[in-house]
Amino acid sequence: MTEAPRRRKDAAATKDALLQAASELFSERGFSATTVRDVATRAGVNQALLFRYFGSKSELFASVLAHNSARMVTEVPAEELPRRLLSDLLSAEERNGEHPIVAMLRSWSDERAADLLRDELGARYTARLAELSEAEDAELRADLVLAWMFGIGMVRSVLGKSPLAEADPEQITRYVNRATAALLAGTDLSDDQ
Amino acid sequence: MTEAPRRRKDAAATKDALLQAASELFSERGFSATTVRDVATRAGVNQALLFRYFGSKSELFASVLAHNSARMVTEVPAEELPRRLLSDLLSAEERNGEHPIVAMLRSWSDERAADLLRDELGARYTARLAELSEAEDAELRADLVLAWMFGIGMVRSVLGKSPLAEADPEQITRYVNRATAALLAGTDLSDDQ
DNA sequence: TGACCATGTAAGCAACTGCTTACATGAGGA
DNA sequence: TCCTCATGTAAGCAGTTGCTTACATGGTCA
Repeated sequence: MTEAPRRRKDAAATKDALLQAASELFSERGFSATTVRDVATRAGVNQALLFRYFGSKSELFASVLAHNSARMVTEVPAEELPRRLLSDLLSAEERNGEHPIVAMLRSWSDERAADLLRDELGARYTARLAELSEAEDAELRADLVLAWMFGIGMVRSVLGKSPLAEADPEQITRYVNRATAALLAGTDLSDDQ
Repeated sequence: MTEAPRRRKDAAATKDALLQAASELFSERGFSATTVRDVATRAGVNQALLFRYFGSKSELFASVLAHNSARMVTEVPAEELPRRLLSDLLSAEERNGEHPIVAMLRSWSDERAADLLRDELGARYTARLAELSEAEDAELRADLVLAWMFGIGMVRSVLGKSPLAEADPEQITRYVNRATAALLAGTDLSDDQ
């Protein structure tokens, strides 16, 4: 929001400012509701520079996604990931909703954004979550966990639906952790009901 | 897609055609990516009629939502609802993705659509699901179930992410039903870990 | 110092959007 | 039969969008 007074001509600082502004706005409004004019204005920069440095709105979105989620996935150990994902989602509103996951949640509807999301999720999150299970279908179980996280983020942070939106994060965490632990460690259910 | 040849002047038939076309398009593309021109064209009708009969794009969306999900929620008994929701979501692609739930999934990002969704979900789905639990926080648990359904639909049908997108519906259903049954029937976890 | 070129800017284009308006037409009652 | 008004249409308005272009500016290095 508050833009530091940058040096008058500094490409790197300008790029950073654009990236930061884009990260905030994509989280707040999603991909399609964020305009390049909004991003440039918040960055305190002429919008033509956005195209000079990033080429297009889609490429800007990809840059934001890569930049933000790379940081998270590499710095959090696999066994911490579900808990961390959830706690990030549950506390998103305290940070004005600015978070790569929330940016994702608000951006499915655009097809270009969805393509980027699919790759980003597969490469980073599912792969990491699947490490937690030794089952044959570990990746499917990981996807189910991921889907639940996203659904919760969606209903709580994007929709703001009660009572989930107002519920105690601790309580939600207890319910979800119990279920996901069972799912990831659970026995194979292929043949029983 | 295929528009029946309607009588030349028939307001009711025209309204129905618009509603049907809108239902399909909102499911395929979501609220904001669907244009009133698209809807009118698919219905084989002049777009000015859309405004005559529905007032605005948002009101058209609300009509579609109400029309479709009212049917589903009333015709399915509560104890069947989770299973039915899930099986509908999992088979969505076989019906060209046309389903009120899928329309919802693709439409969060727009704020006007999200407002309608929140009300629709609260009034119909959560209320119904909460009947299944006798716990004090039945509605929270219902929201968590709902969130999972939506997350799964999102990752599978909207994103199309592997392996969840290709997974056997039966298998998914087994995993999810086990977990949701435990969640809804489960003991109160307020004070333990 | 002076000139080059990375950096920044103003203006606008072309396409698209939701929605409105002014007008045509034809079914049904008198 | 003919007139009326519900029903349908063509055209366009005003605003927004992503992106481009032609030009200004000033930091840097010889």
